[in-house]
Amino acid sequence: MAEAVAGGQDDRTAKARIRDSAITTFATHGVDGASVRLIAEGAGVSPPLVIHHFGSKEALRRACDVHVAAVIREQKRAVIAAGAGLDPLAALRGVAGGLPLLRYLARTLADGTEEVAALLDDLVADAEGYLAEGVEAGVLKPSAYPRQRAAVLLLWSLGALVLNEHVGRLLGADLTADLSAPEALAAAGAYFGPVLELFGQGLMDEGYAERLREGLDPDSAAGPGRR
Amino acid sequence: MAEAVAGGQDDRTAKARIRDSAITTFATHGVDGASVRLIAEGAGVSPPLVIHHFGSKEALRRACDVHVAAVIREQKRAVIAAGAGLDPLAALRGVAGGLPLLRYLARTLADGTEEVAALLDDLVADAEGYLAEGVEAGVLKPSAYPRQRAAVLLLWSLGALVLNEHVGRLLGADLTADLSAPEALAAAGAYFGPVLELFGQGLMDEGYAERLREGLDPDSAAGPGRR
DNA sequence: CACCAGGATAAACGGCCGTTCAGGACCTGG
DNA sequence: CCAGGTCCTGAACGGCCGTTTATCCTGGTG
Repeated sequence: MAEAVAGGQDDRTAKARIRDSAITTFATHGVDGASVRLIAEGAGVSPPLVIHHFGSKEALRRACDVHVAAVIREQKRAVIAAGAGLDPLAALRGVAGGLPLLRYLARTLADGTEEVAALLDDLVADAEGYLAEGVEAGVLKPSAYPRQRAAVLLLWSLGALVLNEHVGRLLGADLTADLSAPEALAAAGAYFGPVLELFGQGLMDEGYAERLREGLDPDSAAGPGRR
Repeated sequence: MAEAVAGGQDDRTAKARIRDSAITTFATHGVDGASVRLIAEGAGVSPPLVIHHFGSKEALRRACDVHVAAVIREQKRAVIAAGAGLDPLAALRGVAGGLPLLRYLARTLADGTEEVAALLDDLVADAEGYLAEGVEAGVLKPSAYPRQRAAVLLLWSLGALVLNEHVGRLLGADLTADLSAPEALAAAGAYFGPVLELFGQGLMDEGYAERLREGLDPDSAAGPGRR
């Protein structure tokens, strides 16, 4: 049933055109707002052909999830081979045609389908590996909760992506832009600058953070931000 | 089918019941997925009454935005009077009836209506104030970009809220739970623990972070993760 | 040639949607 | 008693939705 996604050369077939149109249309209008007729128009085909090739709109959406996850995994492998970075989404930026996938991901991450959940689990596992390497190399600090720290960092990264519109309004940065363009990279610095500052020096005095962390114990009922 | 939310007494006016039902229904099914008929059923009224009181579904959604923003602003004032914390959402947790608002916010933050955008701008300004106070008190470290740092911290916080489902799967914590319950607070520690560790000690060696920050300059094209 | 498998389409169907319409119950003041 | 408002409802309308049906076109195979 699954054709070879990795080949990618025959993106001229109607089925691939429909899938790509669906990804961008879902990203633009949301899954509910993107009608089959709109997707078909974007692919230059008739609405019934969409159903003919994918069975239903829901199945088409699942196919998009699978495709996006496959591309991300493939690109991640390529990036790993070239030397990994910290940004788990670097794999998609700058890749030809990767930006619509990034926007699709931003739009559908909150819905939580099975496929993107599995993808996130993978990304967390990868991130934990990167972080361990960084710790071993001495550039990253060790953690008492390595897996949870990897998850938190990934969730922050993806959360900012989901809220990209607000990132743009508040900071002027577009996280779904191609960062190989110098001006886009400079704009993204309004986000990555403070992030790297936080990553470097932290936010709080360590003793203060430690005291807050002890407050998470249930016996002491002083959670963060309570009287 | 009349259903009883917390409280039991439906002495609220029908308009308020419709608005509250809309908030929870929007939060559960999404704005597109929540039909007027479903909202009306949740409020124990007929569908036309929803339109009669609010004019249209879109106007009802705007009324929900306004109401949520008003409640958050009001609760924030109360929390400030009692001594502010760092968590910008602490205002909503533990407040009677605040949890549905939190879930509504998580569901609609990504859509970016005018009202929630204005609310976010307010929250950033407040956060900047809190951070400045913390710096002055010596518990927080100063920043070269105070406003941007406040925005980043708020975006991380809200991003985790939007991805609450993934937070639950990856860490077992529910950020939309009432953290005054000890077990919920303990579970939330799986998120807040690593967060406070990151806030305390940072993530990277400071020199390494500084070098990465310099890499944001356009001339040096070494973004994180290149081919 | 006949044949037919499959890509592609126009037309149409049933269903749910947001909304409108035409009133019914119920109070309040005369 | 009636008049007039307010709150509320059942029925219905038009429209868009995802999907089905029936049909055409095209090219490869015997």
